[in-house]
Amino acid sequence: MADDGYKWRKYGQKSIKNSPYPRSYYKCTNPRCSAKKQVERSRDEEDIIIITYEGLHLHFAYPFFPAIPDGGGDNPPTPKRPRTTSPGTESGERFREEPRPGNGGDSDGLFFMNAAPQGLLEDLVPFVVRNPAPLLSSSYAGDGVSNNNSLCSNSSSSCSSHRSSSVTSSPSCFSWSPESLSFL
DNA sequence: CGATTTTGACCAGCGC
DNA sequence: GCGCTGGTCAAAATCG
Repeated sequence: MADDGYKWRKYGQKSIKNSPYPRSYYKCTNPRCSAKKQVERSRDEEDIIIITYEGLHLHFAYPFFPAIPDGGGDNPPTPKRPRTTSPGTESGERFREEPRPGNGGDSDGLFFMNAAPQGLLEDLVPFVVRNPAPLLSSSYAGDGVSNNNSLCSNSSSSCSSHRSSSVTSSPSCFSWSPESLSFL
């Protein structure tokens, strides 16, 4: 499973109706952070893992790059980035992860490792959206934001994932494939 | 020994 | 009101 730069603690697992695979529930280990995520395996294609994020991280991602010579040196000391926009602090985005069959492994986290210096999850995801890789698509979902905010609106079209149809039931999805992250 | 995972129980929302 | 389903809690087990 993908490491997105944050530490998660599993707090539950439930078998879901119409799905042969259980859904796992994770909370961010940071006590001041209410971010959650749900991880389930796609019913149609077991290679696809559906990760649903809920809430926003109130802290930076865990530093995969301990020392980033950005010159400014402004990364660690600023604990929280002021969120001037996005009135809904509660948002969720949904993305599907397609582990490379037979490979998976180490490269899963590389993408988020690279994005980790950006810190907050809401900063991280738009980064993905603004730089859509061919097999990359994403969108926000959830209660906090309007459905029209779906960055991957019409998963049938803009979502280039070849399995996009499998999750069209959800108005939003955020899928990425480690293969598409080969630019790292 | 602390952190994390596992797992059954509990609770709330929803449809009938 | 009842049952089903999904989400969360919390104690026990496991791991490093």
